[in-house]
Amino acid sequence: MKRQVDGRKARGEKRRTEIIEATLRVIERDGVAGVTHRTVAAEAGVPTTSTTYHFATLDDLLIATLIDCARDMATEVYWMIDRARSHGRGRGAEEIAKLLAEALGPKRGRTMAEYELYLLAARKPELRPAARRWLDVLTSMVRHDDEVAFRVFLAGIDGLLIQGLIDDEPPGEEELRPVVDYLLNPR
Amino acid sequence: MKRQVDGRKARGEKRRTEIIEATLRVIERDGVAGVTHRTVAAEAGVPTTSTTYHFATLDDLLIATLIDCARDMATEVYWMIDRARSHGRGRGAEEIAKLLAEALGPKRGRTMAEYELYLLAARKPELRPAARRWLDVLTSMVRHDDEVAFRVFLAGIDGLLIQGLIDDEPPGEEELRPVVDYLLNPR
DNA sequence: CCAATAGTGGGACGAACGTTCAGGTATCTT
DNA sequence: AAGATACCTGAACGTTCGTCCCACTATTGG
Repeated sequence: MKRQVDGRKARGEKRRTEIIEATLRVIERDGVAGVTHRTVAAEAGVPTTSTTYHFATLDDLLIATLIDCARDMATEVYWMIDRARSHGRGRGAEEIAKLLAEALGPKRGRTMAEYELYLLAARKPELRPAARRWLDVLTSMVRHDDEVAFRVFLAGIDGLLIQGLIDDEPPGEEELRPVVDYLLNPR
Repeated sequence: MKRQVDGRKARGEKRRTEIIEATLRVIERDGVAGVTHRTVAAEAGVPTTSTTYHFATLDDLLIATLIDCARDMATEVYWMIDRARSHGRGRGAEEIAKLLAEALGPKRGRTMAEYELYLLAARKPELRPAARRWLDVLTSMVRHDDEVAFRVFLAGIDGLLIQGLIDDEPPGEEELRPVVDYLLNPR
């Protein structure tokens, strides 16, 4: 990928990111199954061949989207944990419960998209490094004596999100809070 | 579905279950994305039109597969918990860690299939009752004073499985044991 | 025994798919 | 200015998809 000296994006870069963002929107709306060169191109408002030019195959497009998505996820979870730590014990659970309720409510499509990409990475080895990166970022920021507890915490968050996705009406903040509280400070 | 008085399966029942089992095998091998009338029919060794006869649409086929799969999952997790309880504290974690290692090792394809169907249920409301049923079975067998702890336990199991699916070499029993132990008996 | 019905199977249709190709346009290098 | 390179796009190829149609066979109910 060629870049200009002044740091501005190279010519094709802009449209490339447009296509990636359009892909994520398609996945949020119709799932990974709905991703085709044509649907993505239509969503991005570009001709069909433009997606095949920038991404030789559909897998390349999904890999790029996963990488883009994983970066956002990592920073989001990072700040979630940071906020939860800066607050007191009870307040921390409150913060996290609020974010989970958002992920299952207004941002439900996005949450589904993330887990679909995650599961796609389980099946396609070439996607795994990108999927694993955000987990690595998180585990790298934990003190070593907390390692087991932190792994349980992350696993619990994943489980709560996935289970919440199949509820007809997603669990609210108040319903999530005691569970998150237990997850942070088990008795 | 018509049945004979003596309880034996009706005529078309046998081929119907064959198709469902073939569908699950296809999902284990190629994912939900690989499920088409033709691939399922080929896997089952029946003509293509046979799948469209017994299942009007592909969604119907996936629903039937999910229901079939959910029943197996529920009984499996039920016995897992039962065994973990009958053993002592430490031995219980050992039992569960062993089952998780199996689910991520030899039965990895099956585990992926289950979570793909689970995520499909998140997107298609008509699949949700089937996906929720096995969760309901499990939550119904827990004492009420344990409710929060049990929800955290189930969420933790889900999270551990999903995170284990994107590892190049799945975590072994000994690696899982301390985490499961913490999940069962947090400190 | 004989209609009625459920199950079976081959073939084909239109639609959507991934991908290719040739030709066009903008930008960069020298 | 001019050649090289990157970028863009309309049209089309062959394939696979879901689904439909019709003829055929086995089973069932009366």
